[in-house]
Amino acid sequence: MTDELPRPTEAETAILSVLWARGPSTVRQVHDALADRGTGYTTVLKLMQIMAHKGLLRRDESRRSHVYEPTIDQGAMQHRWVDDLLERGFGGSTSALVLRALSSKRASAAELARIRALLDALEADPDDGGDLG
Amino acid sequence: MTDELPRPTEAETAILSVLWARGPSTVRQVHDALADRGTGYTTVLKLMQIMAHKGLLRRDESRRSHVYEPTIDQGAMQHRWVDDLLERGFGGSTSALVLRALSSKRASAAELARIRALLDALEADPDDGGDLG
DNA sequence: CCGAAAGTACGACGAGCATCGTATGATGCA
DNA sequence: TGCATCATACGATGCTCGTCGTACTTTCGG
Repeated sequence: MTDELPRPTEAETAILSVLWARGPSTVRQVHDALADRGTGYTTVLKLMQIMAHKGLLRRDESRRSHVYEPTIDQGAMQHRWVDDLLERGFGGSTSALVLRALSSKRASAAELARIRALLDALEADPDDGGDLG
Repeated sequence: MTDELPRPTEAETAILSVLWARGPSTVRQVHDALADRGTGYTTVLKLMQIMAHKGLLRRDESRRSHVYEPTIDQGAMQHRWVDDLLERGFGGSTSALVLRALSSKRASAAELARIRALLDALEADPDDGGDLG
């Protein structure tokens, strides 16, 4: 069922990011967090209503100000995004994407270390999907 | 001005993929290559005209059947896509994206080796962007 | 030279996105 | 009680995307 979620649009992604960072929040809270974006309150409201309708958000109406939360966690969504980009732009080649990402922006030494560690884990135990937090 | 290229939409990306794979092509050739997609000929034509207008494609009108080619190579576009996804969905963290990509789909041993090699190159010479084919 | 075939140009359309204005309902305080 | 405040609901708008129909132009075989 989570599989049938539509891909969030750009504005929807911004809202999801706020909710992932803050946890369940009201429209007001999300709107405030998006202040730099300059979107009006009712715009955020409508977007979040639509997102709830699409199944991207779940809402708790027990309070006067409804509280929204994502129906999908950030990791799962990142998984979808990567699969999508892999499919659309890299012909399904994971290594091409990874190589491009590594050569795209300079990753910090700490980041490179983390990647190397995962590489080690993958080679040591090929069945391990490499669970992330 | 190549810097101001808009991001290609999904249908536009499909067309770009054909052109990257085939080299400069006519609308007819692209349409045929996209047969599985079922889009009409004039649809592909219009899309490619729009893409040329946007600056995504360049066209040679010296022949009756105009010949189109991308103004940006696949690697540069992949760079953009990765940067974009990095920004939108991963808070700019390259390692998060790479880790997600590696744990998303299982990469082959050969792919892992290529990634490790690039990692080595990056650590040996941090200023090297890691040029890809 | 003429008609069929194949090409380009272009307008229109339906759907979705992001946006907002406005109507309406609930809360709480002077 | 009544008014300001803050919430939701919802219609309308302007834009882009993907789609196609149709009109016009060029080419080529007979």
